Amino acid sequence: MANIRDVAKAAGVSTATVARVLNGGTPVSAARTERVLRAVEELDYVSNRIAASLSQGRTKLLGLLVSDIANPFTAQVARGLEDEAIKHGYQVLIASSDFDADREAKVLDSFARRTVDAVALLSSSGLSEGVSRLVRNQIPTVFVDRRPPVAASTIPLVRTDSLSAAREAVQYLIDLGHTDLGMISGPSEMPTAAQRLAGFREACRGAELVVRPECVRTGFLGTEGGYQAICELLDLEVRPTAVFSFNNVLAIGALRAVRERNVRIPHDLSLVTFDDTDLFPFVDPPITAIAQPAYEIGAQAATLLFERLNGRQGAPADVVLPTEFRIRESCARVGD
Amino acid sequence: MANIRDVAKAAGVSTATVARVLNGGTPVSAARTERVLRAVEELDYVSNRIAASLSQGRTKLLGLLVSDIANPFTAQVARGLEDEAIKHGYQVLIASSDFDADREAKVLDSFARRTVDAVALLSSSGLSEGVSRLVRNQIPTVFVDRRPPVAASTIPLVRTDSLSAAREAVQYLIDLGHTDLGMISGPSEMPTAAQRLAGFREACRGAELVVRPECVRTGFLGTEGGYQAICELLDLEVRPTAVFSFNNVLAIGALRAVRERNVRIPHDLSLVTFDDTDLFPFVDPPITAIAQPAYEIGAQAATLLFERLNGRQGAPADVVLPTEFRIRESCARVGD
DNA sequence: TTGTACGCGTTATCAT
DNA sequence: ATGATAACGCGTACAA
Repeated sequence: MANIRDVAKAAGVSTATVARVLNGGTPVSAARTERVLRAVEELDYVSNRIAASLSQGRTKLLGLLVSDIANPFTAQVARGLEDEAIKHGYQVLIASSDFDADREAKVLDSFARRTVDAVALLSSSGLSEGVSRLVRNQIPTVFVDRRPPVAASTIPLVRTDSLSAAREAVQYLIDLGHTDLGMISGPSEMPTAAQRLAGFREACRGAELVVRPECVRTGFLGTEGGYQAICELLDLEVRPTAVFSFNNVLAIGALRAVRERNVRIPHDLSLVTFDDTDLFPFVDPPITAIAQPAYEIGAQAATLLFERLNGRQGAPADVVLPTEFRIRESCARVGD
Repeated sequence: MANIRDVAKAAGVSTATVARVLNGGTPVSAARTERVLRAVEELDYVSNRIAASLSQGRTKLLGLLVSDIANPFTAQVARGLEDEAIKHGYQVLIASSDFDADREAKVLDSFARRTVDAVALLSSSGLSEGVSRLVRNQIPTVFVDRRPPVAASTIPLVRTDSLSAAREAVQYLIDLGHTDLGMISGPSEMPTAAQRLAGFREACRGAELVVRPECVRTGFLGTEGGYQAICELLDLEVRPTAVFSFNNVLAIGALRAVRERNVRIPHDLSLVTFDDTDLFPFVDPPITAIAQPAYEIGAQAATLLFERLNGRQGAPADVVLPTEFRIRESCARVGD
């Protein structure tokens, strides 16, 4: 592998001149430019980005930590982030933790070691130690979707309004005449889980409905969690007539159980879920869902990071994007 | 940001000793170890991975180029690759090209600049220039799912047998009595598209069925492509009675058109597609699909790369993984 | 066991 | 416009 000195030697110029030709900016005489380019061609030279990074103190990489890249919401966020990054000449280093705290810690550790210029965090657990190191190391950071429980609030957050979106969805169920509601919630440490549950409760309280404690089940993340949670609901002596699911993954697990037990949606059970999917319109029946602008969320997160990278301090205010409630056919009016 | 020299000074030792304490391997006296660790703690020191990479000549990063991370197949491949990478102490740098040749070229360029130690390629277009540079730069590389048209065959490929899987699926349609078949194919430059089309034709030829030229439509990638392709099929004077789709994304587009036009599956039209999805079992009707072991494919790709990185040369033989044909309810026997 | 000093490949500064 | 050279921060021979 040829390096810049080999090129300089072959072209009979200094390394500085080679760099100038390659990186533009400062002018170089046509003759030398010519010779340098020829040497580059002959030696098949490409500059070493690691060396450049060390020299410049930046890697032109954005770090994105996610818990599960296979989640459609996450994937869209990643795309939004990446598209925005590209515009700024950056690439995205995606790492998924698979909900494993150890893995998360390791990733954050590596991020803190200057392997990326800025970081977007879309992950589940505590993170506190790793995040505070990012802060101490002055690495611009942004939370996506949710702020981990104990995390510094000096870090901005790009999200939707989980609470009111949940409330709206549950209100819809109430308007349909449902009085006995259930929820498949997420881990209580997850802020979005807490918020969606709060929205659920608020709507019920507003309608003076009592939520039976046994009707709120916490599912582990992953389709398995949804499966199990709804099974518990279906096993109740008195089943709720409508269920609100924390997210699309849990909803998919719920669908599996519902299918297995021949429960008919929406006749026997109404279902609403957070997070829409390409295929929800085609499910039997089409699933009513709260859609988040995932791509936009990712793009906004990137925008925030680049503002920080470009020195514009700006108040680290949270960005809240609107959700869209997509009514389809998974909910029935009571009595129908 | 403290560096190794600051730590050395604070601990009253040499930088070499600090490195030895931190990286293990060579023994250091207990007393000095103690002092170093204390200094690290106090200064909040973390080593700079960029500098380490430059010094060691490796980044501990695996590069993965994909055309669309939001494709479920792709996401699973990424997970398999990443899980395997983690085991070897590596992280994965995922870049998506969004089917844009320019973006692909740029990513490969950056990979060739030693930003990663090895590369897995799961992307669409030519790639030829960028790939040959990887080869010239001796960066271990592996193709996933498909080998680009003009690419060097010294690079191993991890894939499934598209041709026979397609043949099997189409044979299933034929066994159901269908004699007029259509296909929503992918871009002809895509090897997998060519292979799946070939499998389609082989099965038809074997049953002495003629495939009407107008029954093979090439869809642009993305749901839009599937939508348009099937519309063309549905607009035919004589519609085929069964359709084979190149992949799940195109199939989703097809579902949209089918729904809009009130075409009933499987009564009016039978549908089979390559690539399964979490939700296909719950679609109305459940979609019959060819499942690829995406996670395994990713893991195998990583394994191949690590073998190369660890010097084991090994014949660069292709790895072919088995598919699974999942029969559900989107295909009807002719006459039913 | 420990320290010194050099190399990694680039960029940037400072003369010229 | 051009060249010499000092960083950048770490790992690691080599010497002690």
